[in-house]
Amino acid sequence: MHQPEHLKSAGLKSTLPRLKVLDLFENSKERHLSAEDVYKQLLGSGEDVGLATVYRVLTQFEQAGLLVRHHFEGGKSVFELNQGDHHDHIVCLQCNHVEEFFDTAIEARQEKVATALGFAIRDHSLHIYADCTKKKCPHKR
Amino acid sequence: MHQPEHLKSAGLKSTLPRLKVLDLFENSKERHLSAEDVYKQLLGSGEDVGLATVYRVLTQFEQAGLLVRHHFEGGKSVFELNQGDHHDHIVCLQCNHVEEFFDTAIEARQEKVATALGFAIRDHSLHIYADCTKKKCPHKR
DNA sequence: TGTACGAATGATAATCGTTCTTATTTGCAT
DNA sequence: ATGCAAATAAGAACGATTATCATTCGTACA
Repeated sequence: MHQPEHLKSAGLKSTLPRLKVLDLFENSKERHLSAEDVYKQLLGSGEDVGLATVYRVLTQFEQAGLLVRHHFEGGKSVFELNQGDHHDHIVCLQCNHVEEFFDTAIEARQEKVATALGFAIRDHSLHIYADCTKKKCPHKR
Repeated sequence: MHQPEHLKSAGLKSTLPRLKVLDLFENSKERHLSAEDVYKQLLGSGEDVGLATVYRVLTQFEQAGLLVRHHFEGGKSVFELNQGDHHDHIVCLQCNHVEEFFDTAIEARQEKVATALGFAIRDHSLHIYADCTKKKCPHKR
């Protein structure tokens, strides 16, 4: 575990709240967490952080490139660890579990389309909302 | 112009506010409008509608299938006329203009990916955020 | 063509996610 | 240790959206 270095190199002091939040993302079961999720989990672990701090830290981590922010439907931001690999998301409509995928063909076509229309892609998001087809949705809510 | 029939068949009384909103979408320059956009334009045209009514009507129209709602970055919902044709969006980072596109290959790959992962697509959204590469961004803000 | 009744409206309060403010505390270089 | 800038917690403030509720409007029917 070398979190303090992560923070250092991002120009951020290694404070308790920041270490806790980073630790949560690295050790939590769910990769994708909202500010509220983070806040509640920290409170549940007996940590005494403020909600405002959670929002501040998440935004700083996003800017530092440690986290990636996603805007799924439902109006709240969701964050995940930035591990360098871009990917898109399938959101299970039954349990809200988020599955990741990456498709070279889709990425390539996006570039092609954008170029053809006279745009240079800066960012993009592909969200698929779907029903799990397995008998019992395996992802517990 | 057969708007009242549209409303009728959707089980909605043809009231003044609803007719005005529908008319706006059918005759406005911009296809993509937020609730605030609609509200301001109606006020500007001398109409006396309440913001709450605008939100209510937009949601009803969405449920009736007359409008489609999009969640672009920025936290506010944007609506457009539902003309049956699904398409994705490129949002110009300079002027916020929204360009539409449709790519069969992308659509097909999405189906393939989802099926492979055990999901049945219910809905999806692909948003590309990009810089306009033309000398002068042609879309006035 | 008037009327009654339920649906729709507008004003405003309430809610939700998020950001701002400010007084206090903390990390860390000296 | 100690001082100071940076970070924090609490709560106010904010923007988008939804809920409440008394009043008004559409429309089926007499």
